[in-house]
Amino acid sequence: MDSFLSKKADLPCAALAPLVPDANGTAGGEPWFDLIELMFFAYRDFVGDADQLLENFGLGRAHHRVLHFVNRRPGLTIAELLDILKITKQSLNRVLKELLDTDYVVSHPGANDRRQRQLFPTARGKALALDVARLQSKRFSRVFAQLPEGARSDAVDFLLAIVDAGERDKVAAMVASDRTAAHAGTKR
Amino acid sequence: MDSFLSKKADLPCAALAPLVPDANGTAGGEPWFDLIELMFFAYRDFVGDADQLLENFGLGRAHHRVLHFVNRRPGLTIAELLDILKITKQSLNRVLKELLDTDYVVSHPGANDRRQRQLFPTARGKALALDVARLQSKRFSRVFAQLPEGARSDAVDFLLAIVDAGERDKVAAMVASDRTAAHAGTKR
DNA sequence: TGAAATATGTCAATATTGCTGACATAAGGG
DNA sequence: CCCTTATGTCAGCAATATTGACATATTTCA
Repeated sequence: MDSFLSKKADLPCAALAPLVPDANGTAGGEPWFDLIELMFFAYRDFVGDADQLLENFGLGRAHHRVLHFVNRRPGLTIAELLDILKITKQSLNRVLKELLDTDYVVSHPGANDRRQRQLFPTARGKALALDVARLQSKRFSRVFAQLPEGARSDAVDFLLAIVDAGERDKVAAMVASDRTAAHAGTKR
Repeated sequence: MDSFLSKKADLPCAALAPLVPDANGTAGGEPWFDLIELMFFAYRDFVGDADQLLENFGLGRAHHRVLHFVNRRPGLTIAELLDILKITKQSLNRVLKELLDTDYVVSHPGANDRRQRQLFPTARGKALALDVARLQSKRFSRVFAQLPEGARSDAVDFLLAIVDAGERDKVAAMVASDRTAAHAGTKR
């Protein structure tokens, strides 16, 4: 990491400016177009899996995100979900209502605080969430089958490092804890 | 890579089933929730940079994508852009028209085939595209400053491997070729 | 206990980005 | 000259997001 940064300090003149962006990102270095574009292409095809499967059920990407996190963290409250998705409660409410109406998710008054709603996947919801997750995992299986040994762990480190510093701990905790298997929160 | 796959072949009984999804993704293994969720969180924060900067200019994410690729590949035709973005020409046309009207992009009849339109960034367009790219590169600078030596190259490999197999060669070629500096296609 | 704060639900209006279908124009090619 | 291709455009619609305002139930605190 030292040599990574020292590349630029050693350079004698501006004409031989570093080929990487400065630490502050604003100066002479060429931006990293390759990574910027690969984020676009990789995400496009990654979410394409889910989109394609979900359209058979009349559900969109927004429904899937809600269902996914409810399935992963059974008992999640509305406020927690809003904090994860970073959308407004009005936006959430529209898709959540549809998931409740179509019996993919159920809500119960909070155990401690009855103002809260705790969300749980139904058996149907769990099945669908798992189907999509498996389809997406299939893509990752293909990915790591063609990459060297430590690639999976490196990928986790890379993606986590991209996340905003203020969110990183929260995200790391969520991603690490495997609540799905633990409390099988299927209700109704 | 051999040992990566052989982990599962060696297992004696179903109770000790592999902790990774099967190659076909449909069987007993737990899906890779961590990677699935990290893709969401990383992309959310990554594009957040661009969104925030662009809203000062009254431009949205769709405008940015068009401007970005026009800046990266000056002389791009409409058909090529549609193939990259995977949207309909009607969707493209709305945002492209706005970029033309507001002088971020210009179009000229194709050099060889005058039915085509070749798109070029204006000086203004180049400046904005570069501003956004530098902001996004700044995030990657922070990322690789906290990761070990080969992380940048590994990340490129990882993201490229996620892309649909049928698209991968095309994407790899685009990402590799650095046309931006080469033909400085600023017009008007 | 009663007032304030909190968690959620809901209504209305609007913006952005995508879609389908239909049709028009201009230019290349046999 | 006809057929195809590349693009432009109009109309309508759908999904997902936003802001602002207001209602309701419940908890907390003075």
